[in-house]
Amino acid sequence: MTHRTVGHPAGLPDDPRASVTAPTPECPVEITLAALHGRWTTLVVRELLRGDRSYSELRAALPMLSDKVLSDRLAQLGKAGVVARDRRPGWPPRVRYALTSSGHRLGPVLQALWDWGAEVST
Amino acid sequence: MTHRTVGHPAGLPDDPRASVTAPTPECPVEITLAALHGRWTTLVVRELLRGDRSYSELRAALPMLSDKVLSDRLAQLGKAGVVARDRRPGWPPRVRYALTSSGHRLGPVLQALWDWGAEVST
DNA sequence: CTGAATCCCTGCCGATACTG
DNA sequence: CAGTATCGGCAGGGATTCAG
Repeated sequence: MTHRTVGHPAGLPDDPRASVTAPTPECPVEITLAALHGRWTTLVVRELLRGDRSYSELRAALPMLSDKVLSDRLAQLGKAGVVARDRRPGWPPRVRYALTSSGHRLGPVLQALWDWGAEVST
Repeated sequence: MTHRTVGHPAGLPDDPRASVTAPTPECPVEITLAALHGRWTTLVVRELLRGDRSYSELRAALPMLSDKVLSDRLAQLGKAGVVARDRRPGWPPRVRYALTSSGHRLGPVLQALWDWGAEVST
């Protein structure tokens, strides 16, 4: 565990953004939650944590996920800098989705989310 | 950091729930995201990480937060086992909200969310 | 002081159909 | 194969009002 500054009992950052009094897109916590926001998002990330995938492979891995939501999620994760698209030339179209370096750094974040949820559910 | 099993490159848990193919309330990640779900939720938790608060103190600390959403959030966090209500006898009614032990354990979770968002926003 | 009830509006997401 | 277009149902959340 990291060092804890007196006056920040829970290890909250000593950063002006830690004092905002309303939800704002500049808050780092909001940035992360926005990247992970929405149904299916964490499952898509989990799938990509296991390796790069094509669109069809993602659909096959998550059969109940509709085309619309999958492309929504991939666009959202792309804009958030989590996922990169690799379009290869030729026919039929072949596109690979892979996590960026930022995307890989979501691993510990998901781990933290998992750990808390696992402990409270026991 | 915890030990990483081969075949789980990102440190994903070796747990059957890590293989679900659809969003489910039993998934620990979903449990945590459900607890933190919704606008204002993390700000309420942050406020309580600094110490217990009354209803009015929370309203004063988060002036743009409406009564409806505040009581929604306190109920949500109560059901999630994050926040405990302490109602004291007498008049006028005095109620204190405080984090449970589970609630305090959200500190590292918010820290992880903060760290990722802070790094990608640089 | 501490909330709950209501109203309404917006945005999410699921299903279906269609395109390069 | 890899998506986009469109529509409809439903839940989230803001403002206001009322209650214990």
